Parts: sequence; structure tokens; C-alpha cells
Amino acid sequence: MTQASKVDASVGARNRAIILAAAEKAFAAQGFRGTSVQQVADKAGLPKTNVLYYFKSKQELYLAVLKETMSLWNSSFDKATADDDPAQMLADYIAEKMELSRTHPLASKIFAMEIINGAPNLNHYFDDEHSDWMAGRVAILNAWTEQGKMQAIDPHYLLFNIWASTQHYADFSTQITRLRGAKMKKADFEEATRHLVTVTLTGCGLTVPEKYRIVTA
Amino acid sequence: MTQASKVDASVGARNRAIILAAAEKAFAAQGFRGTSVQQVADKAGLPKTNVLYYFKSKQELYLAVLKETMSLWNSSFDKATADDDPAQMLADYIAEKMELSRTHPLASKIFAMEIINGAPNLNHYFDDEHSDWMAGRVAILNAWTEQGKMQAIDPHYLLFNIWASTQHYADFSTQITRLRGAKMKKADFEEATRHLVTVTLTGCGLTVPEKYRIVTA
DNA sequence: TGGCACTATGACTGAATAGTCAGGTTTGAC
DNA sequence: GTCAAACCTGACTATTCAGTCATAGTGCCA
Repeated sequence: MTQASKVDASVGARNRAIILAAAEKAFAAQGFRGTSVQQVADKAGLPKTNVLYYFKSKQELYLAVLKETMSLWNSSFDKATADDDPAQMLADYIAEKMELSRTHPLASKIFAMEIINGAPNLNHYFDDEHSDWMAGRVAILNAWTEQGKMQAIDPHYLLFNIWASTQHYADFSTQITRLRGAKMKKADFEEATRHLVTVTLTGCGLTVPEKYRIVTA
Repeated sequence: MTQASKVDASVGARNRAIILAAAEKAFAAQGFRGTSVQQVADKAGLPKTNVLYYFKSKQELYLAVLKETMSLWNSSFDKATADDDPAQMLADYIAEKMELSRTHPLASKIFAMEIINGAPNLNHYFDDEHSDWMAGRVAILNAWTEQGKMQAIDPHYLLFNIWASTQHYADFSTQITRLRGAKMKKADFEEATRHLVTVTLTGCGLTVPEKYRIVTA
């Protein structure tokens, strides 16, 4: 029965998924060192030894979580070309990053802590891939500037600013919630997105696409 | 000899300062749970028991570091009034925050991790004070808008964006260094500051003050 | 000289915790 | 039915680490 082996495999797959979800929460809330395997096991509703059956060490579990985290980070901006409209592409990129902050705040937090701590678990493969991505985006942004489509803004700083201001809504959600007195809802994220797109694009001398325009009160 | 007691007292003061500096490095690099008292002691060149003589527990040491961190955060923007020039005030505020990211990146990292982890060590006193500060700044920004001095931008999102994009240069310095291939120097920070001021102020419909204007290549 | 406050530290303890191991059960294929 | 592979787990170990304690040096003042 081929069906059977699928079911069999799915026991492992299901447990792995449960453990990864539990681990994501724990690592995001307390960091790598602050999280015990026992805590993850409790959250997952499994004995500790079972967690260590699927992931041979705490480190391996953490790396699995980190890998899953980074698989989220593809975006439409990856495939932008010099022929595209910068306003549209940048606006959509910002919106995608904001949506990710809303739907996957834990992943963002884990990545943030990894970077703050000096990125000891991100290998050279990631570095190289990331550098290549950056170089490609910089080239396109420069091409847009040369074509007169946008103001001459250093592409590096522009990208850093976009990352910073979008990820902030995930990483610093505690602070934002306390200052606003309430957790940000979907509508709040949409409003924040419109503001961010408007300010960023205007700052680059671009026209804000209709759908991101702020509704004047 | 009064002199003597001063010297005597300074033994304690000096050791406290040495320990706090060592602890700041350790906590910023590895977080609270990832740092052992022994590590701090080694960095400070003192026996562990001596560290625990000055700070009764690891928690107390961490709180002392956190307190010192937050004493850095006063700025000229704290005293802004509705009569001030928004362009000047915001530009200076951004520049001050960037300078802090350059000169005190460890403090920023420690604060960032504290917030990411849910701010378990920031008490209500801090919350209230911070909320009051926020309310005051929001009122002034709204007043500027009503006076027609700047575009109608939601003050909350504006402040969040400023914090995010300035602190990013401290918190994510590892990533920035790897992507740029070199650590950011003072001149790089100044360039980044000019870009950030330009983009932010232009986005708010403000004229960029002369000193922050980007030098066209 | 004696006393007091502050500073210093080696030896120790108790708790937490990552990871091992040896043995057990379930499942599907044939 | 039986075999292998995958899955599961209680008991245990070795280590790390925060914090205590008992003891001791130092400098000032009366």
C-alpha cells in the first residue's frame, strides 16, 4: 500500500511541523539560549526525548527554524527589471514586507535576534546569496535613476530603510502595542503601509500608485 | 583625610563602571540568558564573586545596564514646541538618533532584544513616561500640520519610522557590514543621515535644511 | 589599639538542562 | 506471521551556572 507509507511518513512530518511551530514561539520569545528543549517539548505536547528524536540537538532544531524563517523571504521585487515601473515595484515590495511583519512576526523576531547577536548561525552560503541579491537590486535601482524614473537616492540606504521600517512592526510590536494602547489589527497595518509607501515614494520623487494613496480625512 | 574617603569610594565606583562596561558587551552579544556572570567577570578582569559583591544578582546587573542604556535617550526633540520649525527639529532628531546608533550600538542592541522578548524588565514607570513623551510629540506634530507647516502625516507612524530606520544601523550592523563589505565609518553614517533626513522630510512635504542636503555627485 | 565599613575571594551547593542509552511499540510490506 | 524501519520514552549522566558562605585584607577614625 503506497497510501500506507504516506501515512507513515506523515506521522513524522506532522510531528516535525508541531515541534517547529512550538520552537518558533519559544525562540522568538526567549532567544536560543533562553529556550530549553523541555519548554519546546511542553509546548508541543511531546516528551523531550521525542523532540530530540526528530532533531538531534537544540542547535539543529534552531537551524531548522531559522531555515524555515528565511524561506519566507522571497518577493516579487526579486524579479524586477530595469523596464519595470519603480513606483509600482517599490510600493508592492513595501506592502509585501509589511504583510510579512503582520502574518509572521515570530520569524522576523528570530531573524532580528540572530543578526543582533552577530549572525553566528548564518553561513557563507546565505551571505553570498544575499550579497548577490543586493547587487542585483542596486543595479536595477541605479538603472531607474539613470532613466530619469526616480531621484538619485543611494539604493543601499533605500533598501536598508525599507527593511528597517517594515520589520520594525514585527520586531518592536511590544513597544508599539503599549504606545498605541492596543494591538495593531489588519486595518492598522494597511494604514501603516499606505503611510510608509507614501513617505518613501515621495521621498524618492515618485508618484504614489492609486491603491496606496492615503485617504484624506 | 576627606581625600582618602573619596579615593576609597572611587574603588567601588571604578569597579562598578568596569563591570557595567563588560556586562554591556556581553549582554549585547549574547542576550541575558546567553551571558554568564563568569563571562562578565572574565571580561572585567575580576573574580566572579567580586562581580556578585557589587551586583547582588545577574538580574540586578542586567537592570543596571538597561537603566544606563535608557539614560542615553534624551534628545533636543523632547523640548520641541509648536512654534519650532518642524524641518529643523525633525532633521536634528534624526541626526541625533543616528549619532547614537554610531556611538552606542551596544545600548541599542540591548534595548532591541529587551523589546523583542516582550520587554519583561521594563516596568510601568517606563511605560507611562514613554507614553507621555509620545503623546506630547504627537500633539506638537499635529499642531505643525494644522499650522500648514507640514503635510498631514500620522505622527505615530512618522515616529515609528524614524526609530526603526535610525536604530537599524546599530541593531543590524552585522548585516549591513557584510552587505557593504566594510564597517560603516563616521563619514558613512553622515551620508546615511543626509539620505534619511532627505527622504523623511521630503516625504512629509518639508524643505531639507542646507546642512543635511545631499551633495550631488 | 581597636573598631568599623568596605572590599575581596576560594570553596562550595543546588538547580537546571542538553544529550545518551537501552529498551519498547507501532506500522506497513511481503 | 514476521521482519525491518520508523517511532517513542523513562531513567540516567555530565556539565554548567547562579548564588551562598566563611574568611580575610584594607583604610580610616577615635
